[in-house]
Amino acid sequence: MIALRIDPTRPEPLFQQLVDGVKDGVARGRLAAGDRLPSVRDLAKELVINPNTIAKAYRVLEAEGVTYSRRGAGTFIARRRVVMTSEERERRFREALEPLLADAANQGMSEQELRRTFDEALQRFRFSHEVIDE
Amino acid sequence: MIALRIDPTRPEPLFQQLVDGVKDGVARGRLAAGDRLPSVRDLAKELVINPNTIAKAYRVLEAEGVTYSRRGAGTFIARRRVVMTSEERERRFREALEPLLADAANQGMSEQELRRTFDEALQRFRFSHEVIDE
Amino acid sequence: MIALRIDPTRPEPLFQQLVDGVKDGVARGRLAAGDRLPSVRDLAKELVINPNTIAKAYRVLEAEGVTYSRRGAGTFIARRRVVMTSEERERRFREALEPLLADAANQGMSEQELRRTFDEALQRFRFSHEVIDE
Amino acid sequence: MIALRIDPTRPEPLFQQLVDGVKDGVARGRLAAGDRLPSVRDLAKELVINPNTIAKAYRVLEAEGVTYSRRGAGTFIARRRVVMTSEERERRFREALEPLLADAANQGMSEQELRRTFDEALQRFRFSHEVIDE
DNA sequence: GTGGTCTAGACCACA
DNA sequence: GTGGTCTAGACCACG
Repeated sequence: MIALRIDPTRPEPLFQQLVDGVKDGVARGRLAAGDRLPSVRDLAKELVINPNTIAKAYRVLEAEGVTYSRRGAGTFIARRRVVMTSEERERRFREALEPLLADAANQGMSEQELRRTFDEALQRFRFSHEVIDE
Repeated sequence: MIALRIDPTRPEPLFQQLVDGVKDGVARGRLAAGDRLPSVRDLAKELVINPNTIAKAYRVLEAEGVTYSRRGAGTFIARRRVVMTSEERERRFREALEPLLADAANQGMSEQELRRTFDEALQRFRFSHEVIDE
Repeated sequence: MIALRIDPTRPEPLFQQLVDGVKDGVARGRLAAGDRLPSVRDLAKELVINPNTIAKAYRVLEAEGVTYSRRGAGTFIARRRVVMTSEERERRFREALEPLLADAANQGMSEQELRRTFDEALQRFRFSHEVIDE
Repeated sequence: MIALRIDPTRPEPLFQQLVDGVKDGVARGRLAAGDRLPSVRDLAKELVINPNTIAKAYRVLEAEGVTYSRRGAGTFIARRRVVMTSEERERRFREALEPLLADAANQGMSEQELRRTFDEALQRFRFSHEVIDE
């Protein structure tokens, strides 16, 4: 079971932090296809937040295809499905990345500093090595 | 003069789009220290939005040190000043980057694909090469 | 709960008086990390000013890292975080201090008088004694 | 003759920077009673700013008793006149100082750091050593 | 009910 | 004419 954490002092909405946490768990290999997420009620009790917030996070995850739910059984991690073309996902990544780079540049970060930070972050995720066809 | 654009159909608030646009212009070298931004009223007229929205964007930019503004004179691009510690700015960059990487990994992007996209994006910005002296 | 007061006859903008009041409360220890500020609407009603003015003060406080706010929850005092270099914060303090000293000197204050007043004021605030770890 | 400098990138209004500059000159001993300030026109030309801005600064200085002007002759530094009681000037200094200390404390400055910066700044001004009676 | 965004419009300070 | 402050009020996102 994955330890989902939330930090109420961060600007991101709580439900978003949960969504990101699950995606992060999948991307780092801590969560695999078929793994069951805690029930809405249990997680709400554990994190001491409103169950509606958990429910919303699970709804978003399911809408994005990260999880699927079976009535009465719970919410599970879905098998990774590649739905975007490589152009599309590169474009999305680049568009999300650019404001970050602009900020970094304006705060005086050097190219070297950025590359190093990027490389370090990269090492902690699990990327596909070949085309996924399933 | 830079062409600031907004897209009211995007989820980002209008003022945020303006903030990002200016930061991007600075980070890419299209805007340099001392350059004058359009007046609040002119830009409001041009973009057909409320002047307060422009004013808010300019206020945020000033608070972040990207611009400075003077009553009676206008709003100008500030000289780049380093105010954050390198640890702080690296932390911020890393924390903003991680969800992007998680998403990318979940979409099946390979490490190589990510590196290439990152490198390409990097080339379009201007980073500091040495200590910035004011 | 802290008693935030404003004086519309003073030259400082209302939102600035609120910002200063909260910072003062934190620096004196009357407000601690996690404490909740009054809601925008409640405080607006109490002080009989426009809610937007309160919202602006809260926004400034958040931008400076003094508070954090979450929709649906409220505005809270943040844990103190060091983001500026010591050079930067010393420079800011010195630049703000100098005009005060010039005025004091021109009013005929003695060095002794200034030192005593400074020392007395200093005692009422809470300063960091060691590295702040988050 | 004193070198009055202005920095348009600073948030303080230009006329205020001029006022502060003259007060600073007096407090540091670079300007003495009877010294003549540049004419409005000359200074405006030298600093490349609007003569009205200079005129306003001189008006404020005269209103505060720092300078006096003689028709056709120019503006001169006045002899220092103590008009406030020691309680009054201490109160003013303290009230102006407190927000600075609050900010410093919130940015994690230590008491030692503050004292040192204060002491350093103090050394550059000329304070009265005895009661001024003239 | 909480804060956030945006519009509309008045008035002030600065250059 | 420039930006800054404040009011008034609508609508949205979050919990």
